[in-house]
Formats: sequence, structure tokens, C-alpha cells
Amino acid sequence: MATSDRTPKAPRRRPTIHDVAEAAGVSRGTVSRVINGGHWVSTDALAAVEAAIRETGYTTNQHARSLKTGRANSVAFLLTEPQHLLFEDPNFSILVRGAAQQLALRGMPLVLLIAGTSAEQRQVLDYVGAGHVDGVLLISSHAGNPVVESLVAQEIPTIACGIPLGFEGRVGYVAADDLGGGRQMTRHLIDLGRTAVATITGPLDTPGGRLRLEGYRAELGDRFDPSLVAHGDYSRESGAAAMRELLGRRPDLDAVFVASDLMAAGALAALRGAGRTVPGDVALGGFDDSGLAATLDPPLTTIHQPFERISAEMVRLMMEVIDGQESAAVTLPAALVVRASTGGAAGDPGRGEAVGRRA
Amino acid sequence: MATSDRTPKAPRRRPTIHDVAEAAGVSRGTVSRVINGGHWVSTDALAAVEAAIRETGYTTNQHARSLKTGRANSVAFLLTEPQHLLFEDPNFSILVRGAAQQLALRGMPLVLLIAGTSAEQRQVLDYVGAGHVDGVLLISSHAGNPVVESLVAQEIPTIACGIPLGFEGRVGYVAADDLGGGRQMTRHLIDLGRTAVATITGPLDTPGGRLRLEGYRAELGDRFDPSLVAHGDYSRESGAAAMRELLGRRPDLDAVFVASDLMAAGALAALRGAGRTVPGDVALGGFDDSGLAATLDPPLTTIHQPFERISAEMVRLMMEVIDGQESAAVTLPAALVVRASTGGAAGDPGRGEAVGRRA
DNA sequence: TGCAGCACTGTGAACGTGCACAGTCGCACG
DNA sequence: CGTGCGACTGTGCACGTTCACAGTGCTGCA
Repeated sequence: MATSDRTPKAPRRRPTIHDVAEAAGVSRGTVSRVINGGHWVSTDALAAVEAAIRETGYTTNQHARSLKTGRANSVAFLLTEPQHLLFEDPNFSILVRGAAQQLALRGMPLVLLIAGTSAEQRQVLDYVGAGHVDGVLLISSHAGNPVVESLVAQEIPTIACGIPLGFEGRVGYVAADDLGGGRQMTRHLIDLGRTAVATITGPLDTPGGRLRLEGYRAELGDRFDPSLVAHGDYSRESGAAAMRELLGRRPDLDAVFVASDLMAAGALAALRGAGRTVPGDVALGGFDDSGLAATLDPPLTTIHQPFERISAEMVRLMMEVIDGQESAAVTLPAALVVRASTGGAAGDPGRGEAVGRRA
Repeated sequence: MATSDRTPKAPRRRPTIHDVAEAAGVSRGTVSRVINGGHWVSTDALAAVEAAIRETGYTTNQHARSLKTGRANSVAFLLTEPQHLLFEDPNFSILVRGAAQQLALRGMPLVLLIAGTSAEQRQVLDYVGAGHVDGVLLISSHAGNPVVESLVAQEIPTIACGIPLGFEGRVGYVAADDLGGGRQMTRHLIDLGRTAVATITGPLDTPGGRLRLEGYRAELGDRFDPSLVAHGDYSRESGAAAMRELLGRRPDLDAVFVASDLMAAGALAALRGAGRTVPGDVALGGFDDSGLAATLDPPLTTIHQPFERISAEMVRLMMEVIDGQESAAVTLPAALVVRASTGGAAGDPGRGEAVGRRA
């Protein structure tokens, strides 16, 4: 492809710190000092070394450095869920982007590792265990995730997004206040005057599935009724199916708190299919405040998760753990965002417009 | 968080190949041989070493290995486009997933690097230049991408997805046959009896923007008319805007070849907004065969890109380049998929159903 | 018996870096 | 003038691995 105008089998070894030292007329130690901050180096030597570095095109060999320091100088973002799910989630993009930016501030690249199948999981664990990254940012997932188990066993610095069920106290995490969010939404629906407030939960082995339901339950207190609870798996279709199930069981329901926006979209379609109006007949609340929520018709009342703050906190905690501190847990507030899908009291026609926020 | 029941400042050094050798009663060399294939090792020694590895919980130190071998044993998938664009593209997920699977077959993890901002690009180039990965799989993008320039200058094994404009011959690539696809779609629209076949292109500094237009132009020959060409940027909105522009300029148009499904979705909405029926008044063709195409109403005739094959070929070429071979270029065929959006001859009402494939 | 060849094993030298340590030099202080 | 100190510099070792090489027995054949 390129004309070989140089000696055929000369591998052209890349320049080492040695070559730079020679070119600058100093010793390796001085070059090393220049590279790592430049303290205790005379201005002459500094200039000479910097010139030599430019001249030789020297790049520090990360492998040698890592071997010596034991630091990889990069952090992984690990996906253990089936990938298609996460890539479709716009919140996930925000999370990755935010984490990448925060790490960039500290001069570290983000390494995204995908481990959907168990074979991939083994490989990724080897990769991480080999010290290729200093820590793992983890999208928390179903309880009893074997990957989390291994990370804990290998004592890899790990920070989860969402409470890592079964590993509380052993893995640091940053989570939105799922329980509080569930309470807020339920309270909101009750305050509208709705009397039969149902819920569609996420999988109960996920923190979002469990805690949002717990908030709903806590807020209803004595009025809690199991016949108003159905379960989904966060997919749009499961939201529609759960909604049909609820309508069959409790045709009198007049409000639904759905544990994710995507499921709420499915539930909305199912309600339409059953001839119910939203918010007229049924008030509908979601969770996530994903991009989807505002584009639905009517726009969806939902709980906002502060993903930008979550990613920033995850990186901050990660740095602390890498520096040897105990891992901590941070819970960030989730905020109710009222839109038209709960736009009126029970029996109101609901004009499909956004209304102000209510306590 | 955990009770510190062990000696406070004992760093508990992780086991090395030395420790394993000692535990197994053999030498480092034998352990090394066991790890790397196990050839020329007696069954006794093999068993002893394997037991010792399990017992000590030994993991090979990649940094030390890489320092010696010069191989990182991982490959990067590099995004230089604004991230939000790619994450929304379902084809991108297929591409990443396919590449990860193919690499997993070879025992390598996929490292996804995100470099949207120029600061991130510098960091990523340092990371790659430091030898942290053996090669880079690149989503080709706009011509004159500085990242590609640097990769070429540093002689990093690189395989692009799509023709890397301006680097043909210097960077290996795998691409779908954009030109041929453009021709096929244009031919299809002509064969329907349409007489004013317009096109909405992608950005002309991308291979998809340039070559699909070229195919359109080549197929029309003398009948090519610049007033039937409008440009978009692959976004849905730009497709709608370009469609409105075309309708304003050429209200007589009766077919449009749009260079991406997402833009076609925008164009479809614009056509509806202008009171045109599809395919009755205007036959509409897209490009990509993304998940979106089949869910539109009417389902979209489009050109299928074989992304699974593309990712597999990219990995195959990458391995060749890493092994020292010259980088090659592969172009894979793109296939016309006929659906209802071109479901009839000019003037036909078009019943919104899929029809058989036509040559 | 000697010797080649095979199957296996141990040893030493790198790979490129950071760090502890020792050494040099100039200068101020007593 | 000797001493101590601070600023700067060079040197040797270690990090954990792979690889080339040099062994060591053992077997079969002349």
C-alpha cells in the first residue's frame, strides 16, 4: 500500500525514555521527572527534555508504566444487561456521556465493556481482573448478578448506578431516590382525587422495580390493594400487557403509576385500545423523564432522574475508592414533572396541555 | 464498610507467576507454558500448575505480558461522531454487538471509546498511541477527520466502516455498496413508471452522502436534473425540511430516494403535511433497512445494509492487519427491500401493503 | 557402549518505566 | 574554612511476564 522506502525488516522500535534521555543529554531519571510533573528539574534540562520528546516523537509506554505503578489510568463502564435494551434507552446515552466527560476532566478515557452473554462476562472479568482498568462503573441490574459477585470477590473498585440488590454495603452506588419518587407520583395521583390508583412495576429483582413499588405502597398505606398491582419488565410491550391485565381485573381504575416511561407508552396504547381517555378517564404517570415522555400524546407526567448528576457522582466516588477510601453510597433526589397525562382531577375531560407542578 | 479483620497495612500482593510456580513445585517457564497453550508440558506438571493456579487465584498481569509481547490483546471501537447521533441509530447497536461477538471468538474484549469533543479526541489518541489497544475499528465519518489523520500517522492498525473519504488506500475499510444501492433504488423507482424521481442526500462529505447520490445520478443519466436534488444531514428534521424544499421547487415530483431511513421518516411526515399520499402520489425509498423502516406507515422500501457481515469483515481485516498484512478493502452488496411505500405504479392508490420484490 | 533425538524443564535476559537512594554542586552560615 | 542544606541529577533495582537457550533424563539404534 505504501512504498517501502526504508529498510525492509527494520521494525522501527518506538522511542523509549532512554532515547529521549540520550537526545537531551540527561539521564532517564530526569526525563521521568519531566514527564511526571517536572518538579526538581532545572529550566535548562526541562527545555532540553521537552525538545527531545518532540524530536523523537516519544510516547510513554503505558504498559511499562502500569506494570510499575499498578494503575491502568482508565475506568470501565460495564454493561451486563442485554445490550439492545440499554442502547435504546436515551438515558443511558446521557449516563455514558456524562461519565466520559467527568473522566476526561481527570485525564482518563472511558472504556465501555459489553458483556451480554456469559462467555463475554467471563472475558470481561478476566480483562478487568488483569488490571486493565482501575475500576468499574456498573449499570446495576437484576439481583444476584454473577458479575457483581466476581467484582466484589476480586475487590475491584466498583460503583453501581442504582442500588445493587444483594450487595448493599459491599459495593458503592449512586441512585436516584426511587422510593421517594414512587411516593411523590402516588401522592400526586391521589391529590388529583383519583380513588383507584393502580401501578405497573418493573421486575421485582431490580431496585427500580422493587423500590418504586415500595414507595407506592407506603404512600397508599391502608388503601393498598394487591389487585391494583401488575408487573412488567420495562419493555413497551410488557407495559401494554400489564395495562390490559389491570383493566380486566379492575375496570374501575382511574389512575396508574407506571415504573418506566417506556412501559407507560405501552400502557397508554392499551388504554386507548380499551377506549379510555388520558387523563380524562385514567391519569397516567411514568418514571425516568426520558426523551420519550414529552413526545407522547398527551405528554407524560413522570419522575425526573438527574442522570447528569448521577454520572458525575459515580465518577467522584470511583476516584475516592481508587484512592483507597471506603466506598460510599449516594442517593439523589428525584423530582416530579407534571405534564398533561395527569392534567386534571378525576372526571375532568383533560385538555392535553401541561399543567403546573403540584405538591 | 467492611470490618478490617486483617493486618492493617498488608497490601496483600496479588499472586504472580512466581507464586504459582512455587506452589506447583515447578519453574516460571513451565507455568508460562501451561498458560500459553500447555504444549511441551508433562501431564503431571500440567495438573500441578492448574491446581496451583486455582489455589492461588492467579490472574495473568496483562501489563507485564503486554510490555513483553507488545500486544494489548484488545481492539477499540472508536466513535468520533457526536455521540447522540450514533446511539440513536439501531444499526450502530448491531454493528457494535457484531464486532464484540466476533472479537469474543478470538478472546478479545471490545473497548468502546467515545471521542466527541476535540479534547476527548486528544485523550483517546494518546490512549490508543500508548498501545492500550492493538487496533481501531472506526465508524467512518466526515472527510478530513483529524482523528483518522493521527491514526494513519501513528500507523495504528485501523479498519473503517464505510469508505474513509480522503484516506482511500491508506486505511482499510468495509463498506456496503452505496453506489450500487443508490442505483438499485433509483432503477426501482423508474421501473415503477415514475417520471420525476427526486433525491434527498446525506452530507456530501460522507461516503453515504456522496456515493448514494452518485448512484442515483448514474442511473438517471441524461434525465438527471439538479432541481430534483436536496440535501440533509441524516437527521429526521433535515429530511422533512429537504422534502418541503423539493415540494416547493418541484411540485410535480412523484418519487423520492432518501439516503437514510430516518430522513425518509421526516420526508414522509412532510409529504403527509403537504397532502400527498404515499405511495399513491409519491413513491418513497429509504436506505439502511433500519428497524424504523418496517414500522413506518406505510412500511418503507429501502436498501438493506448487511451490518452483521460488515462487523464480521471488519474484525477479520483487523486481525490480518495486526498480523502484519497490508490492509485491504471490502465492499459488500446492498440489497433492495421492497415494501409498501413504493407499492405501485404512478397514479396507483397504493394499498399500504408490502408487495413482492421487483428487479 | 556411545550417541543422537525427543520430551520436558529451568534459567537468565530482556521489555520500559518509576522510585529510592546516593551523589554532585553551589551557597550561606558560623 | 569546614559544615550543612537545598536544588538538581544519575544509577540500580524491581515490577511480572515471555522467550531463547541450555540443560536433563530417557529411549532407541548402530
